Amino acid sequence: MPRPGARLRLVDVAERAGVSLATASRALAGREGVSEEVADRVRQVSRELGYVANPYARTLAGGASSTVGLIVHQIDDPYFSEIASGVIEVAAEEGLLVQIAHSGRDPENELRQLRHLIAQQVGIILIAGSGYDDQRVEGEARSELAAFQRAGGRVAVIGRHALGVDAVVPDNEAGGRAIGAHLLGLGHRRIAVAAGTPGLTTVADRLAGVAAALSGHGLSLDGLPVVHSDFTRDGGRVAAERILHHHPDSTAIIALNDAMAIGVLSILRARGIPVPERMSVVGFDDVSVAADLAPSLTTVRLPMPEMGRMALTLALKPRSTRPRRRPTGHTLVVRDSTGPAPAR
Amino acid sequence: MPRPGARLRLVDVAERAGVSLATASRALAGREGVSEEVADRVRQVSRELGYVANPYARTLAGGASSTVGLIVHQIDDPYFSEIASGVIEVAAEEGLLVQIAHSGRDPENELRQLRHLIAQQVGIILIAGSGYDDQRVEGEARSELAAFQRAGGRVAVIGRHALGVDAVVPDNEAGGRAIGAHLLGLGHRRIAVAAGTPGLTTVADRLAGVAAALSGHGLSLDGLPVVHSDFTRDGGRVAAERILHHHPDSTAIIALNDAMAIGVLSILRARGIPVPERMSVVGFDDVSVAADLAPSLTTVRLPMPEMGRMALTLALKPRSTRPRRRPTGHTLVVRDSTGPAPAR
DNA sequence: ATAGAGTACGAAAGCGCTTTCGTAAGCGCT
DNA sequence: AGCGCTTACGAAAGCGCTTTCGTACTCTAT
Repeated sequence: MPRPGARLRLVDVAERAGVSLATASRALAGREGVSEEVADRVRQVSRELGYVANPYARTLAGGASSTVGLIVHQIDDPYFSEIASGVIEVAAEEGLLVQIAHSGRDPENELRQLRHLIAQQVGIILIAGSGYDDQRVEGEARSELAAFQRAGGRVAVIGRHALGVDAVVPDNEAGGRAIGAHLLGLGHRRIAVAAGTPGLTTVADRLAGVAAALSGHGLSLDGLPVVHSDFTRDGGRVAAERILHHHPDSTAIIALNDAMAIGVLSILRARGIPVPERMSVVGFDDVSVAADLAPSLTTVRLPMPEMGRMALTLALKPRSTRPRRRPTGHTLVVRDSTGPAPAR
Repeated sequence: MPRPGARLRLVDVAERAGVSLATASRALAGREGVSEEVADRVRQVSRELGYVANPYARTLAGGASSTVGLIVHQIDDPYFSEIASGVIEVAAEEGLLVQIAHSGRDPENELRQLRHLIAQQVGIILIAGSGYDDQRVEGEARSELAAFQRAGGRVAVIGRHALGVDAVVPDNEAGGRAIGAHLLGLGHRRIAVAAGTPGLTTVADRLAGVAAALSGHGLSLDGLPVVHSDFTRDGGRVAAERILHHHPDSTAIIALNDAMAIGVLSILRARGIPVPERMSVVGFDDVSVAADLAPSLTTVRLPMPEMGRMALTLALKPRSTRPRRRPTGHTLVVRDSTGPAPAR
């Protein structure tokens, strides 16, 4: 009989159902070796009593851990919080819990967080955010993840693809191309790029797309200002100031993510430079506030919540032999921050 | 000796240090009954080997669970993601893990998430977001939390104060007063309020502050339009449209949070109504993008990350007998979205 | 020297579950 | 009737830790 004031245990359910502990466990886990009749009875009793398994005991005993570890650069960056939102949604449906860890955009720290999550025995690991150029760190992360998978862990990454695991990746290059084409189509030729943290693969990919679009028009990135700072609003401000100072005749600024674009816009406003009349601005990601900026931001939409959902869904499905890759759609969303290049 | 390819266990550390399992446990937990010398040796070995305790085993054995459950309305709302960011920061310092659950602004669901977290044996529960007027739900949540605390759980809430537990609360009423005073000082008299979800205590408190400020000038909220929708950008849009339709002569709109203010601004922009020349707009919270909107938003700053940090710190400290309450500062940040009331 | 108190440590129980192993019952076959 | 095989279940081990209890040892007071 359930002890008063105590947590409901599996034995309590088993007793009520008139079966042994082992049978009850099997029945609730859906494992075979239990007759349909008995299994139904156990499930019924469990539901009636409102039984919830103790995840600690379950995991300790060797069952799969039901918690998902999600590593993001920084949760208060909308790009990541929107991804997290999708992950949490699926997790709630599946009865999983989501643990969030910050990597703070630092490869070393990301590795540390990863190891910590593994040590903490999470069952599924999701890593969101760009990969790094740093081969050593990526290599260590890769082997750490491989070991984790060998031990039965599930892994998926979001927005990167260099770790030898299942990945949900936007086509950053195609997005970059779309932006380049859009601006070129509007007559822009003196285009500057506010690029994010150097060393991030995302930066390289998006940049490559822009370069590809330019080369179609006989232009090259080499001749254009590409200012690296980092993927934040302040980074955007820094980049914008440098661009305005060294290349005041630019007619368009491509920010490699929306956070930077917001920073760029704020500098332009402060300087009284009208957007898009004198300067066009493009972002990347389409975080939800992008549509509500003034001027509203032209950007490449990535379905962040959907990416989060896909990643967890992917990780949940039995692993195939080779890493799977799920591309995500992307759409150039043209809003008010871009317009025809001003006449000379 | 550590088995190859296996997780490092406490016994491994104990053996290497030449002590028993019990002593090793005590040493690492900082419990007494171990000589300084032995304790140092154990800690030393533990560090060398890179030992991380298995949290499942630890919790199962009766130790305090090292995971923090954080319930937010919606993680992709900047207000909450900024709070979460603060919580995660402290958690990382303390070696705790943070589990995030969505309540989706629904009292019933919040209760469900709460129960789930408790069933999942988290050690600390943090609930962020407004309380609800619904007495039944609040009562159930309160008794659930009380039971959780009796069982040794730690609890703190952020931005609400009706659950009989430690709370980190902004002075919403004073914030409302500051807004009211600011607008009145600018000469506004026909002020409309875009209020959030009815039934949230936050809405009532902020509204009360505004009312208090008005009454000092012989005005009353009764005579003014207060439009309820919900605490989102879309909610702000709906409210703004209704205000413009029914009270086109308003000269200022108070949005009870920044998300709504962003929605309000987007409608005003779409209608070509200049801010602040024809209409002033105020928000509440000062989410980080507020400063970068155009026009930049006048709002009441709440230190969200700090609130998250305080809440976890509070929960971590030994409980006092009575619920503690930590007020958070708030500052009226005057930016470009408010200006003198237009002449009649 | 000896009793009593205190200190430092080890042995072992137990947290709630999963899983392995053992066994009884039921089946078809010779 | 006797054999092996399968199926449905229970007993018990064990996951890695914390904590209780017991014991050897040291110290102080008589």
